[in-house]
Amino acid sequence: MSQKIQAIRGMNDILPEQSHHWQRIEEAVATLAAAYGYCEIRTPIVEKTELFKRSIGEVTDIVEKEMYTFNDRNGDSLTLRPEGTAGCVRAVLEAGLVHNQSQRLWYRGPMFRHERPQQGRYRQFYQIGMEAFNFAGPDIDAELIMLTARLWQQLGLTDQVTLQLNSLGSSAARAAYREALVAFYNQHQSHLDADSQRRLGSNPLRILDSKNPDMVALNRLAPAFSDYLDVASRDHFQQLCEMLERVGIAYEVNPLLVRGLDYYSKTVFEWVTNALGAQGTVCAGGRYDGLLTQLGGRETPAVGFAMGIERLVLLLSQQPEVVAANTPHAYLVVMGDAAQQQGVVLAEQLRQQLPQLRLVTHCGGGSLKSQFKQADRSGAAVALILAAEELASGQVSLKPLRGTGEQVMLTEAVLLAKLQNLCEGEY
RNA sequence: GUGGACGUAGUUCAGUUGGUAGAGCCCUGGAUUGUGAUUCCAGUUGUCGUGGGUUCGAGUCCCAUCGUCCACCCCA
Repeated sequence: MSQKIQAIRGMNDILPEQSHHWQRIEEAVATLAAAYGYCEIRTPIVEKTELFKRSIGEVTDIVEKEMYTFNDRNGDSLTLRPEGTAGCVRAVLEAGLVHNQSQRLWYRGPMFRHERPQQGRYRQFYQIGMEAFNFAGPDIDAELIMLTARLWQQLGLTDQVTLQLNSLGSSAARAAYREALVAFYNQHQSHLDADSQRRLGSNPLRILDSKNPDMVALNRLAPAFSDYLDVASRDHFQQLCEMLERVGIAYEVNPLLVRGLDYYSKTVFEWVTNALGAQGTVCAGGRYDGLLTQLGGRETPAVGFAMGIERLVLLLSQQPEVVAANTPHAYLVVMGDAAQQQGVVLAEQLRQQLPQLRLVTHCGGGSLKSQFKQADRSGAAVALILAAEELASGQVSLKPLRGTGEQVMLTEAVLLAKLQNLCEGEY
């Protein structure tokens, strides 16, 4: 047992039992992205460490203790990407895609964070994200949220997720507020619990979210963000809310909603669920107008979000199973050497003429009984039979495996028509 | 990084105050020699996570280690 090589902790295989959920999500997103005019971008999994330090923030948990960082052979410090936005922005700047033009982009793929694994949290996990560049107004924020809402609708998850919204103000307003908070908490250092002490250095806004009663009391005395929120941001936020109301998307304003990554400003949002234990956030994002300049670009407004595919898959697998996709339409059973030879030809002809057909051919011989057993187990709707009798008459037998119906021997032309109906779900 | 629970056949699990292992599912074969899913019969499956220790003897007790799960933290 111990001699078997195991997968790395927190890095999971996606087995056939689960993969159809992944495909369903990825297909839905790809279609929706196109429907809203977003193009896919694919960037490397590894980037220079510096990129993440500069974009995510030096003192965030992610950068301080969760990155998979190593030295390349030439001494460069490289890092497995812990999130997708940094690489996307880097690529966009490098290729000049946002020079005097707007872009709507999306990406998907694995991300890596060295955290303790638990439900909905893994060391290699998959995100799908979308980013829009050079749109300054709230309309694009609304568009991204509407797109996600439509995705939940298509996946049947609408009832399980709720939308939380907040505004962090402009970078300047946020910075000013942050400073005021730090100053306030520094004056009350002795009253801070251990968590808050730590947050004071890393993410002071998070202290406001503390569950410790003593901290809650202290927080009541802390400076209020509303005193620092700039007029433009307030306006932006109000317009966003109006648009969402107009299209009937329910939301909840959560003043304590603070995203963990340093680069956010103005709009932030999260889709949360209570069906996943401690990992409630299924999709989250916001505006990061300042990031492109931080990374050496010219000033470029930007918004985006990312969703965790594993968490969506968890939600999907809690639902009653719909029809399992990818089950074969037909399973070809062959008896005898001649039939085996002919079966290969028949199967290829059918696939040639019916590209939609999912046909499994039996391989490996065995008794007819065992072949039928496997045909049944495959989930196929019908079995096709090729044996001595069929070969002699130049026909193929078709036996329904689900519901009622008699076995019949058919010419290839009739068989083709029947299988076509099967593909179209009209059998 | 911190805390708790748990690691027994492919899988889900049982294994009583310590006496070298079982069940369901799955799988394979059979019930008049070309027919599945139901029924019946038969059969295979394991260095009991790993390494030490206590003991005449450990799946069962102790220690260590690795791993899984859950929560804290953090986040998608």
